Amino acid sequence: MIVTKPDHQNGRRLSAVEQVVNALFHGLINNRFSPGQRLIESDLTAEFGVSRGTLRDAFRQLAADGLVELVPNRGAIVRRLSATDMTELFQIRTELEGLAARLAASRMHDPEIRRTFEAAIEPIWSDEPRLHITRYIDENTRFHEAILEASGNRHLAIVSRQFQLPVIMGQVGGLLTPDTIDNSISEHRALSEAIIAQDPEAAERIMKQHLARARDLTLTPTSTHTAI
Amino acid sequence: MIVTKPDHQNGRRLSAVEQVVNALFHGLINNRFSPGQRLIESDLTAEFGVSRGTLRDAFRQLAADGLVELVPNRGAIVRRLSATDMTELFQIRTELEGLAARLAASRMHDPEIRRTFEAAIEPIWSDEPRLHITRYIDENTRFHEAILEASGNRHLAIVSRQFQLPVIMGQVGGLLTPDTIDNSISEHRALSEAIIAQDPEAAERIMKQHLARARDLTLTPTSTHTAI
DNA sequence: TCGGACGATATTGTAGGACAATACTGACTA
DNA sequence: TAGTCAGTATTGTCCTACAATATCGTCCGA
Repeated sequence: MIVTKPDHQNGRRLSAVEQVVNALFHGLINNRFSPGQRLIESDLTAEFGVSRGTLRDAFRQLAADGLVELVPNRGAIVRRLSATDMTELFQIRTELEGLAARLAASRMHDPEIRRTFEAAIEPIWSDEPRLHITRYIDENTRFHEAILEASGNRHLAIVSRQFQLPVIMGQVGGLLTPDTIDNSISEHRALSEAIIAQDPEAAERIMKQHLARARDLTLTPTSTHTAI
Repeated sequence: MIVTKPDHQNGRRLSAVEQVVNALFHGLINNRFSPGQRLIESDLTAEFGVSRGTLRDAFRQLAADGLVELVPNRGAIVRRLSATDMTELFQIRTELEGLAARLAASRMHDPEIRRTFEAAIEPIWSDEPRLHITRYIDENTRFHEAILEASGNRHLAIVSRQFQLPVIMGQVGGLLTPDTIDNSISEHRALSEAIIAQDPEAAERIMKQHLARARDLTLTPTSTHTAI
């Protein structure tokens, strides 16, 4: 395939499928493709210089992460999330990440785990204003992933991706203002403190509140949110 | 492809991929393939009479349901679940189905929904002894699916599949005795009553207890359970 | 005997072409 | 205007071929 950047990670060269998944992923996050849009195989095989089989593999992977939808005889379609979908996804995510926060807190007695966790979430303590929204989205994603990691339940981390990614696609479209970011940061800090203080109940409660607020934000009709 | 049985469902003819998925699925459930076993593409394409591309599509679908694992350059491997895996999966499943039970109970005021639910779970009230284990596994699966359905959260029903199927594979290996089946049935009944009585908290609590017991059963070292 | 290097074989990864099945589009007709 | 129908676009499936990688047995030296 046509490799524009030296696409590799920790030694192993990425397979063609993985590279295509990455490229499409970024296209989806950056709104290059818009919700409901069909992803035409012949266009994309030409663009990436891969075979149809490879591309279709990539589609399946993106479908598993909830970013596209595979419709028989119509191919891959960029997922469009209705308000109902959003509500449902947040309901699930709240349970999963609530569990993660609880588990993480209950494992902080292990100094090794605590050190790893503290290192991973360190950026949240910075007082610098978050000027770049995409950068903050990144910080946010890493924070939530750190908790999932600290939960010690590997399957939990994997399945949660399915419920984070589609929402991220929506967030890029706006609705993150300096205000809401500040709010989010202080919630992250409170949550971290509860986890480090080994208080599972508080951690779970704060996480659930945090996600409830995020959900309300996402569903607010005033946002420029275009329902992806 | 070679069609042995008239493989079709509700009018629409099943695609080749779907038929292969079905065939492999039954092979996995019935222990024709054992945990850790590699599924060799050339063997299976010959057996099913489909192309490698079709077979690989089927592998991806099974991987999404958690029945096989895709390892780079080694292909599809029948998933082997360790005790740790089992614990992790049950932890997640407990949260998801706990949520489902709670939501289902809170929607029983709608007569349409309640009628559908009651019809779906009707078999649990039968006093006939459950002689065929596979039949009971089926009844059990339907019961849990009825609750997921009644929850009204479609995504919840979909994601929960990922955490039910691998465990079902394990259950077939034994560990379901008349005793445990009786116990399970009475728990199902209590759970149903809580849901129909529109008591979300009780429903959630009973569901979580029910799954905790199932987990203990699965993890008991005395079982002939071969850790898939 | 043991363990490592090496080559042969098996298997998967990817490309590309072909055709059938299905969906989509626009012109034509009643 | 609405419905029909043919032409086109697109996806579903199969096939073949070769490259990349893993696996396994054999040989050699310590």
